[in-house]
Amino acid sequence: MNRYVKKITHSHFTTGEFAKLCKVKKQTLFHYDDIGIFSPEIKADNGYRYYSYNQLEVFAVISMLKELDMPLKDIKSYLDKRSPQALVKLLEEQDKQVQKKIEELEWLRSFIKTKSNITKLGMFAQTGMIVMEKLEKEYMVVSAYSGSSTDKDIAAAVIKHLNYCHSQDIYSAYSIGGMISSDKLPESDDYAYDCFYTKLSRDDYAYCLKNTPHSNITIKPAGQYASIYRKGGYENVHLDYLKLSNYVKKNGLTIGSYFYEDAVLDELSMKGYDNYVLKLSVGIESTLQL
Amino acid sequence: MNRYVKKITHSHFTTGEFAKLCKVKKQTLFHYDDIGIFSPEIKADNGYRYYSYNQLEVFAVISMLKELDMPLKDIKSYLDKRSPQALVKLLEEQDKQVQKKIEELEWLRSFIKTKSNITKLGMFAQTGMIVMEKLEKEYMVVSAYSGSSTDKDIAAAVIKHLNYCHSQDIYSAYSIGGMISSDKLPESDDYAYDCFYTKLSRDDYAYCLKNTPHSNITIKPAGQYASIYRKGGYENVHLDYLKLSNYVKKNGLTIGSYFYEDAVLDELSMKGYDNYVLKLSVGIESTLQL
DNA sequence: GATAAACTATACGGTAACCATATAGTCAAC
DNA sequence: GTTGACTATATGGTTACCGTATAGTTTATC
Repeated sequence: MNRYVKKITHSHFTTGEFAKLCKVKKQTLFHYDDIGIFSPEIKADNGYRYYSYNQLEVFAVISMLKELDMPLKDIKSYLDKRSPQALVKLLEEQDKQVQKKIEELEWLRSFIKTKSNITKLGMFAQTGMIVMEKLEKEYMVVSAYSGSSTDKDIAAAVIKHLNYCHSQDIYSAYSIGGMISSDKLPESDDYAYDCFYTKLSRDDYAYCLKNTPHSNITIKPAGQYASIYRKGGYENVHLDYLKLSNYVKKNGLTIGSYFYEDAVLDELSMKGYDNYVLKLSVGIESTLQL
Repeated sequence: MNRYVKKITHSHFTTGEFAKLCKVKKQTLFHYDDIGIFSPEIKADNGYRYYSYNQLEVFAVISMLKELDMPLKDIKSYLDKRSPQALVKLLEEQDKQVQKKIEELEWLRSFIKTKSNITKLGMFAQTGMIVMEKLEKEYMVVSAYSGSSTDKDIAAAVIKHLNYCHSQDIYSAYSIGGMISSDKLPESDDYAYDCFYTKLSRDDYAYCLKNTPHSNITIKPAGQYASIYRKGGYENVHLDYLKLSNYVKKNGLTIGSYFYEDAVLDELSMKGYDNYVLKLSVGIESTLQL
């Protein structure tokens, strides 16, 4: 027996060696042996496990399938009735899965990028002062609003809007925003939005064009905007609307059709509504532009 | 209290509603509340949980981070000390992770494709008969072999070769193959390889050029080949080598420098060495080619 | 205003795929 | 023949939940 074992160690791997090659713990191999998914080619009389190099590939494929979230049970059931036909079928299914996963991750990257940009905007913004800026045009999904200014009505409308977005498979990195017609300037905290919107990234927009009714997609026009960033959430927001409006008047400019209200720092980077940073913007129609 | 609750239900989601929106089970929300990672905005006197729409985004990001294999502990520790700076840092880290993951998945797709093609080859191959075929050139990593024909020596060499491949970060979809110089035709099962090789896909090859010493990469030349597929593993392989050699002679063709031996159906689709399907090939130098 | 259907809560046990640790046997080398 | 590096099994713990049981609450209906 001793001689037999000596032979094996030169052509086979012990559990520790095999584990090192596969970059996993010995425990994993014990476990796989226990549940019968992957056992050593040879089990010596003393209980020692010996794996052959042919098994490396099998282990690699188990790892791969595991990586793709296939449960060990399913992997086992494939291996138990393996065949070229079954393998090709399995690979084709997995290929589809991988392709889908890549697409999801690519979407995720664009989400992360957008979110990061918004957050940086809020981080470096000077709050409490008006800035003039040239903004690109933006696409957004909108829901009209005709409710009151009570939290209850607003919440219900926001929920409805978000429900709509979800139903259209829209999960934007932008938080929900509100629009107010510029000819009914809020005189108190008791003001009502005309609609709620969700801004879309380029990718989101391209995706939306296929599914979402065009009537629900609006363009926030490119051009010159007067904006103000404010710390402190939604308390006394109307004062900043006034500030914006007065500034535009004082400088003899024509005000655009809508105020836009966006949260740039919200629950994700700040705890509690009172710490949110909002951005209010309004378009300026200068004589130089159409 | 009754009235208070009535108000809430119009501006907030119950656990069940919120779970449905997030496409998870109620249990998950209970769990998150228990471990303190994500709690409802309001907890009523009767113990009922009420979530606000602002929390939807937070939950979405928790899901996203979870998707990227971040443990709930770490997610909690971010949320506990959240800040715009921390968020941007987190997003940048995750972006790198996602990018890496996409690359890995793209590699996986090419692996799957190659493996699938090899398997189909073995599935549809006519075994036991010689076929003439025109083959593309192929790149491979090779290790010279000077050992005996004993299983022990072969296994040791194969292990060494695979170790080398791993050290170079090469994980090819091709199984290991063996080359035998055509001027020492195997007369019995007791034949010795001249070297072992691992074929590389285009992507693998591109990757290898950066790291692997050129001396270890060889080209299997394009051209005309005589091949034979055989069922039944490695028993009496030499008979098929003879068959190939005789065929070439009989047809007055000049034999190429090497025989190539590949497993096209192995442990992954067949259980046990005896069921493997091997492919033996040898180049034919016709007068038409250089 | 009573009752049933549909919800909510907590609690406890179970699952997958391991990991850590303890204890004991085995092997290889000096 | 003893030391150090391995091997084995066994047991309990971990994470992120899921299932089910039991009990209380709300809502719709008669």
